[in-house]
Amino acid sequence: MNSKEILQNHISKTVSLTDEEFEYFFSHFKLQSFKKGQTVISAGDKVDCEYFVISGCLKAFFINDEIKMYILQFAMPTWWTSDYDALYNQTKATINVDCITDVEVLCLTNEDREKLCNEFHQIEHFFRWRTNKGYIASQKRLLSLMNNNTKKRYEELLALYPQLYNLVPKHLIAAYLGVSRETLSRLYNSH
Amino acid sequence: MNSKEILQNHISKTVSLTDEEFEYFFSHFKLQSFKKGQTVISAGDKVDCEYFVISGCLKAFFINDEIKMYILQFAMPTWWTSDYDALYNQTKATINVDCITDVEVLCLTNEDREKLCNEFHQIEHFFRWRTNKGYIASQKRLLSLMNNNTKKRYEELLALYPQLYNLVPKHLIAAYLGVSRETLSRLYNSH
DNA sequence: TTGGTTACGTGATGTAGATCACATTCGGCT
DNA sequence: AGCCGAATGTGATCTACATCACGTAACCAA
Repeated sequence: MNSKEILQNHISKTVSLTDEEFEYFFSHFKLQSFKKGQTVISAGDKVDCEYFVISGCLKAFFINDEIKMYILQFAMPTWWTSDYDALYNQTKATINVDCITDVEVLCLTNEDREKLCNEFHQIEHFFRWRTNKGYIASQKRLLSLMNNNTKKRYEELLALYPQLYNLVPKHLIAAYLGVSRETLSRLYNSH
Repeated sequence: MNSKEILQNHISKTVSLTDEEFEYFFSHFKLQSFKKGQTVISAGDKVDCEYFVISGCLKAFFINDEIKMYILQFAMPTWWTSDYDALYNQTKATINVDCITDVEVLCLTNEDREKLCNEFHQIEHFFRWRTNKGYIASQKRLLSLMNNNTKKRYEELLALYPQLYNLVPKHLIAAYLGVSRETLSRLYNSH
């Protein structure tokens, strides 16, 4: 599947667009490739786009005091990622996004998204649902963080995304769970 | 201001509806009153509505093993609350919502929201933006939970919602911060 | 008024996980 | 191949916070 088909397939799960409508929608996206380790968004930058992942894996993360990293999201194919706070409120990025593997993404500017939402009710509907799902997932993670210990959160994460185990280094999984790499290492090596 | 004006004022910050449109929109809401301590949503129940707060304060919370309570949200006037996971996915509630004070809310059923979103592009736009803001706030809270210690989170919470300090008992603030009431007590009584 | 429930303070102790330190292994690069 | 930096494992120690236990004060409802 090429990037257009992947996006079309993704969108069609929520709304139905005619081929012409989708063609028009798709014309606003720009395909971009990044190498492993490359930076997509740096804290402090202006943020213009959101990114729909075609292939590879990215991380969206926050760095505290230049020392500790906390991962907000691993972005896998068909996921969307950006610094949404900065994007919607037109402020400087506070989080970073970079590539864990080689990556292909479709970029959509904030301006184009709003234009498309305005022009097509169905597209606005799609974006409402997408954000809804993100909101619900975020609430669940919040609860899990407060309610579960590290071990349970680790098992939860791997149950949800088994492919992560082989794809991303363990210190990044620790940074997602919000624990030190040492603690995570002890956790799955004990018993 | 009556409930209609409060809602109209709230909506108009994001979209502009004609008076007739708003009238039609408003006709789908039902005003409900609750007494302090009353339950609005119980875990296990079917969830039909979301709630727009007119007056008073509610809490949306999760109870683990019948023992520990974690508060996801304090809902103040002009805030929306529900178990959105259960509401959108038509599953049984996993969180509870009840009243910290006497409360007045406007209820909107899931069905009516979807109908309204479908009928009026502008209303869909409004709900997209509302969820957006919720998503961004939720991400920020996630980061704060991972990155900041209890004291900092406590100060952050009071800076954001000073009215909470006098409105809600401190053990509920502890349940929002994700710490024990003892720890919170020691925290603001030391030095 | 009184008795009971809820909120809150505070000491003593236990523990999950952070931090520091160092060893080992792996993976990419020349 | 051989080197270097990144990723990982593991012990020792430290610390924030939980938990348990108990006491006091505030707020009701009969």
